[in-house]
Amino acid sequence: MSKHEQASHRAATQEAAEALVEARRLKTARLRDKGLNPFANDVLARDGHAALSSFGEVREHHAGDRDGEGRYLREAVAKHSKRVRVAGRVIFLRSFGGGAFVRLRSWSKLPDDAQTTDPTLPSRWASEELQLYCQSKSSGDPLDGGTVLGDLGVLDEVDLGDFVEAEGTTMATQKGELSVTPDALRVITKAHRPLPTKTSFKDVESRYRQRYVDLVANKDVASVFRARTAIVSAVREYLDRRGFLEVETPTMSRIVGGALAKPFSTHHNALDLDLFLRIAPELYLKRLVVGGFERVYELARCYRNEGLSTRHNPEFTMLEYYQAYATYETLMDQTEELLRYVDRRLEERVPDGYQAFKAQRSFSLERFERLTMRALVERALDAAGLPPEAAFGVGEADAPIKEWAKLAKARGREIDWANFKKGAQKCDSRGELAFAAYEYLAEPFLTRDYRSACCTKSVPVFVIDHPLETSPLARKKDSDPSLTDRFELFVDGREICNAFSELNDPDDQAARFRAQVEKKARGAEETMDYDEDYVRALEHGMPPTAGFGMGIDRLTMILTGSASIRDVILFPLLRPEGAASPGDSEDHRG
RNA sequence: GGGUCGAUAGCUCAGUCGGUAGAGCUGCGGACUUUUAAUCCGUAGGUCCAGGGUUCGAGCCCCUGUCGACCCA
Repeated sequence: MSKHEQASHRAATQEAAEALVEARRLKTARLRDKGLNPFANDVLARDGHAALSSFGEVREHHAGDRDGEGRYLREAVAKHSKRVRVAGRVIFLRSFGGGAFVRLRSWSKLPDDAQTTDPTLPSRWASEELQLYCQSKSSGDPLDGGTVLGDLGVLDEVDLGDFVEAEGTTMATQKGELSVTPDALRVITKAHRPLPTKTSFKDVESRYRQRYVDLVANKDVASVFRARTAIVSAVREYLDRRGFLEVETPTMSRIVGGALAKPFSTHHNALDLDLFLRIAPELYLKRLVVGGFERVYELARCYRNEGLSTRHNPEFTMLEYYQAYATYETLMDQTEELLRYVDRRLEERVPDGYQAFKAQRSFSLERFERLTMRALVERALDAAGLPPEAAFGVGEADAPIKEWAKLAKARGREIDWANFKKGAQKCDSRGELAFAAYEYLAEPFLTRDYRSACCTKSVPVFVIDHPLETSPLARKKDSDPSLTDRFELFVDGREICNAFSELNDPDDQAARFRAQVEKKARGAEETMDYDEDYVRALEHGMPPTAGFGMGIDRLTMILTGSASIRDVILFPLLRPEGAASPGDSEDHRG
């Protein structure tokens, strides 16, 4: 479809939607004709009326008026009945005979000034719903600039999605639902576009493009993003309490470093300087350790110029922290503690969503495995019934891969021999080969092979002691200089952490950078640049330090049971709306 | 990059053997004085993703393309 054709198709679709919008605009005009402001902004400013009550407050007031099943007792509510003024978005509207039910949604509870000094509050976030029961026989004083609800006339101009303000008394319906029966009601913001219907809003692309609709229409979506906030906030708490200093380091840099990935480039005009967006904050944070910030962290937005997938978004958030006088083993203990802490806080702060998240999890955080990469490969060979040479000899021209595939029987078909062989042939060191063997023989089977005692859940696995060649910033192992003091943590088969004792020998670091540069010269795409200033920093002396990185997006995916990274990023990168692909312009047609 | 599935009303989806385009919800009009996906009556709403082909006839079959989702790399 050409841009032209797409545009005209969009126009036709919009025209159809426009009819619904037009009907709502007419209501806005009618409200104005009656002297009412459909976009009122004096909700809090008016004198002579009760302060706006949050739904949580209303509910709290009647906390004792419920029966054993949580229904509100009519008599009890009537006895404690309270005059309230509430506001919220109309998410449900039903009129019948001389009455109408209007369900409002609003923020559950906001702390008052006294509570804002209490560091433990607010302990949770949620929106709540509260029902209005409007009756034509009600009467009362009009809201300033509002309308007496005598004949329910104003409800004619109310649509799903509007924001309204109502004043009235609390009551319970026959079915035991706490409600407010208003004597006055007014529209404070008219919505010109309709919300999706109750059959919901499922089209994935539309959901990502119009997240503002998604969040209103799909309740569990909102709870995933509250979970994300709870997770980030718990990570901060954990580190802050241990004396870590949160910092911000540059996202634009002349040098690509700290990880192996393709960067975005940009340009600074005044200095006429080509810059890269950071792929990791690592090298700046370690400079700070040199400078004496012995416990330091950053929740760093990083940018990698690679493809989109359910596990990759070009911008994503990474936690990195560095701790002096610690080793990667200290960090393994801390990682277990951190994950359990975050999970506990998640349960406390998003209690409703948490039950659903937990039900979806196929892993448990009760026990963590720790295994060297070598042991994992040995065990994998053993489990598949393969000889040891299968791990290292796969790249040889005469490798008997067909025989091995036959030997591996049960899992043989799942081992990706073709790519394993291709990968092995690209390796130019034994260390890289060892990593390839791990990647193809062991990693795909982590969730299957390492399970909790009850066998229904997988356990997180720390993979430790990576080969030197695949870890250019990690410290060599004292007992075996071909390996490094490093671990990666896999939860539910997905890598979420990467950590190591840091290389602080400046000459060793310079040599590793040179090896990366040579590799790039040989045509490798994902390498690090030589960072002279970083080497100079190390020459000033960095204390023995352990460093830790964790993908916040992936952590959120794992803890909330989300299948795609786009479900945990509010506004994921998408192809521009209605854009043709690069190869498809009018120029190529006719 | 490879594979699988999909695109039909504002939303969610049916569409039989190739024979005049369907439902529910939403919208609009009406009935109903405590509803919980209310119910009932009426009414409006479509460039069936685009282009080409086969055919007397294509939403349906074939080809090409676009976009999306999922799986694999």
